[in-house]
Amino acid sequence: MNIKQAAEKFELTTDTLRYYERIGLIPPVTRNESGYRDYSEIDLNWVSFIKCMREAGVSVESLIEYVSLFQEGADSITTRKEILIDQRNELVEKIRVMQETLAKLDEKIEGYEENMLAFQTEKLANHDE
Amino acid sequence: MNIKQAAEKFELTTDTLRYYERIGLIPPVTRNESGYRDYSEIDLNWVSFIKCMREAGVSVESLIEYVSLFQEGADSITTRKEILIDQRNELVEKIRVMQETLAKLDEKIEGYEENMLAFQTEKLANHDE
DNA sequence: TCTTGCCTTGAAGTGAACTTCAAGGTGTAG
DNA sequence: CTACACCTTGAAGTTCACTTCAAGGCAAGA
Repeated sequence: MNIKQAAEKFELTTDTLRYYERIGLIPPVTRNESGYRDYSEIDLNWVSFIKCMREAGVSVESLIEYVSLFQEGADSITTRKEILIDQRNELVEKIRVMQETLAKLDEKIEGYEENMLAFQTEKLANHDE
Repeated sequence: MNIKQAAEKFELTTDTLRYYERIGLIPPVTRNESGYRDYSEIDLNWVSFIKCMREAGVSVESLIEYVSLFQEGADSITTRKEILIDQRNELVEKIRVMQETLAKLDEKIEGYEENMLAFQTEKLANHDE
């Protein structure tokens, strides 16, 4: 699969795919005789994994570390697992914060509904807790 | 409350507070005789709200729009409510994506545990789905 | 009065994560 | 054989959200 198809598959641009590879966010991609990228199943799985982690807000930096450890071989298994666990914990925390914000936002929207029904004025709206 | 105390209260820097005000992310803050900022209860509630929304990843841009509509007065109530609802929906979607990623991450960590028990090699790890 | 530690502004600088540009190579259809 | 749509690289540019800098004003203690 060429870079254009890979980009379409993951809704990324070809530039982003090349960028990811250049900075080591994904391991070097398989090439054909002309030096063109030809994404293998494994290459595509890397893209899939990285895209997923990026969408969840995992930093490029820690993903680069993970990928580079992966390329170092089996000795790095423990370290790699630790990185994943750290990222997992950060993710859990982020989800918690967002759920709290969601609750506050819902309250604020509630407040607007009440205000609109009661024809109340601006100042009373709901910005004082 | 001066800017330093306000910054401490919300674990922001004084520079960030000034920046937020300058770009219209919070309405103009109350000043004392010397022109120094003196955060009122209402000013602090704005900071609290904005900090919360920013932590949840709501863009500076849409918050500026919200704040500027607020300053326009009661006519903008409907529009402001719509902005909050849009942001709420985006937040729900972000939480969904993150929960999916969390599940994948947990699977991958599982995979590492199995691998480590079985003394399996790198290649078999778990990067192929 | 001088030092110290606040505060002010406008402007320039930073870091992260892409994105775009320039210059050129490859491959197939007409 | 040439047009066209791909592909390549390295380098420079962009956007977002701050952060730092420069130059100076205000206030209280030694």
